[in-house]
Amino acid sequence: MEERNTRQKGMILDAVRGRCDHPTADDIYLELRARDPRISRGTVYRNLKRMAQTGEIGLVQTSPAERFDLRTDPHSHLRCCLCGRVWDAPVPYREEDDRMAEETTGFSVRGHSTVFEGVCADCRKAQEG
Amino acid sequence: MEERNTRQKGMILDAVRGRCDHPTADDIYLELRARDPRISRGTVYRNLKRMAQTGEIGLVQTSPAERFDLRTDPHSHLRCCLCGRVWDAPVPYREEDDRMAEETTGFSVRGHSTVFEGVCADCRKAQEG
DNA sequence: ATGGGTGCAAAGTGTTTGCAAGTAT
DNA sequence: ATACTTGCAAACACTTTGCACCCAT
Repeated sequence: MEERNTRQKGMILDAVRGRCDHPTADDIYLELRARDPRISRGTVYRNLKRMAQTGEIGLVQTSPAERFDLRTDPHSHLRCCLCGRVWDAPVPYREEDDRMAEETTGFSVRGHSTVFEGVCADCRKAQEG
Repeated sequence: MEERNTRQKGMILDAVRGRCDHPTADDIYLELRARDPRISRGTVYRNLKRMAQTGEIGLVQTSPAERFDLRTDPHSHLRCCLCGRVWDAPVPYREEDDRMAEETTGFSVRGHSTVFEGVCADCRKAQEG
């Protein structure tokens, strides 16, 4: 009936809040397993999913694996096609677009996600010079 | 050395161009299999991926399965969280945001994808009334 | 003590791939 | 004839889930 505070939940939330590189669930799992070899992948996935649903942490829909975010306010992201890393994008999030999207569609819009795709500085350097 | 025109490629491209509901790879596979029981899933996935890479068709990054698009110009999408269906969004695509995203990041940005999330008219009706 | 949470392993999804046979050029 | 493409099935990557035991309340 009530949500319980387990050691694992605390570790998982701390891990997400401790990094600003938009880690995948497996990134978090591997980090925690190094400290506590008993923690299970299922627990990490389960809790990250719930925390994202309740809004305790942010979620970035990326491929091939989704990523988690210490930030919980809506904002855009930048993803490198080559290395797959994700950063925050210095582009404003426009709430008015959500209203525009509702206008002629009959949708009830709860928000949008914008991901810029390109090649990051490191990968450009590595590519040629 | 050269790309060959096979019967399968033609069927796949026609199938994508014949529907405006942003089908998944499996949607296309099932449609084609009904007409030609020998076509293989691998062939459909392989060709859709290549056609999206070359720009012959569009790609919509959605979860859990990516979707394909007869339109090849950049534009936003609207996705229903409940039924998963995808539509075009009546919201302009802003190319100037791509330049803004490059400004302080060192990225070479090739474009962005925006997906609005919400509940479609049908699902809202089904939900309560 | 109760019932939500965990660990484990198996199952699920969506997608990719190795390879022998087929076919467009 | 050549080598790109297909069909098939196995492999993959990411994620979810069933279940017995555990532990926060």
